Amino acid sequence: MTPATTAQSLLEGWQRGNVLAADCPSRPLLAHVTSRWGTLVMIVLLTGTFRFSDLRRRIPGISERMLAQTLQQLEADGFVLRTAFQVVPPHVEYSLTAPGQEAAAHVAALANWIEDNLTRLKPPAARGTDPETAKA
Amino acid sequence: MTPATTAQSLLEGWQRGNVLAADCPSRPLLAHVTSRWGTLVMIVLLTGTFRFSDLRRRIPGISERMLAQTLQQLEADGFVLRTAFQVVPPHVEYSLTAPGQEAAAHVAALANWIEDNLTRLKPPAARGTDPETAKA
DNA sequence: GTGGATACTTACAGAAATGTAGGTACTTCC
DNA sequence: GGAAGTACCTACATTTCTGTAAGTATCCAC
Repeated sequence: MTPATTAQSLLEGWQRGNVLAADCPSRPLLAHVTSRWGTLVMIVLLTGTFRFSDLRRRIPGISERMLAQTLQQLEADGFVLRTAFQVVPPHVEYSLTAPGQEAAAHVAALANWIEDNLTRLKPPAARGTDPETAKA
Repeated sequence: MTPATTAQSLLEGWQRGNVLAADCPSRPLLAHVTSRWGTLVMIVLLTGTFRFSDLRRRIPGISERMLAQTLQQLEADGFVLRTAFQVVPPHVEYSLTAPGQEAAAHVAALANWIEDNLTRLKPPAARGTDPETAKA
């Protein structure tokens, strides 16, 4: 499937529900998966099942608040499966659902591609000179 | 390549530059491509070359300000090629660079997958009941 | 000469995302 | 008994994102 074909099927099925439409139901799902932390959570969960604090440790910089919120969104969307054991130091496990794994694979593929192609993109001189970052 | 393999190569090459690291240079690139408007711009550009106001019309809801900003980021990142003709009503064309097409293909694949799998994800009852949206 | 089109930019304001700090209830370890 | 670990939630503050409205310079059609 060429890039053009992919775009074609995306744009031709206009009535099916299109990302380009502002009120398309796929928008929030896409937003959650591509959000700052959503992406990283999906990528980590692709490698296995983890407890809350495991995830926190594996994703440097994430706060508990954001991790909890992100997991809840992804769970509500059907990407993530939350399994709580009724024991008393709480024990909860997070993993990907079947569709979650497929979605995460796409996310990881994109992230992977960017890492592998960093040098083809922003020339070395420009890298690290992010105007947004520079202002701050 | 299985999902696990993808994640593996992502997590094993820790030193190469990893998305999980907060200061990884790939982070801003990923952020631009997965941003609210970045995603849509990439998807539309996958279908051809367009002028500024063409893009504006094809992406419902985007403001001129956001389109300009998004295009500038994607251009600086090396995803988008901007061609300005020195004529006077200004004429500028936007298209994807070679790497931009590859990246856009990944983005479109993800968006496509979500649209195709909407029913497998959020159950119909839950769809349209986005807690975030509901509050507003 | 008035209105519309082109491709933007800038200032300002409001909305949304994110971080910080604290609290909960219970357990095990020293 | 005090500290640490588990999996969170809540209020508040800050940062970042996004939208609105206006302005720029030039051209063409009416």
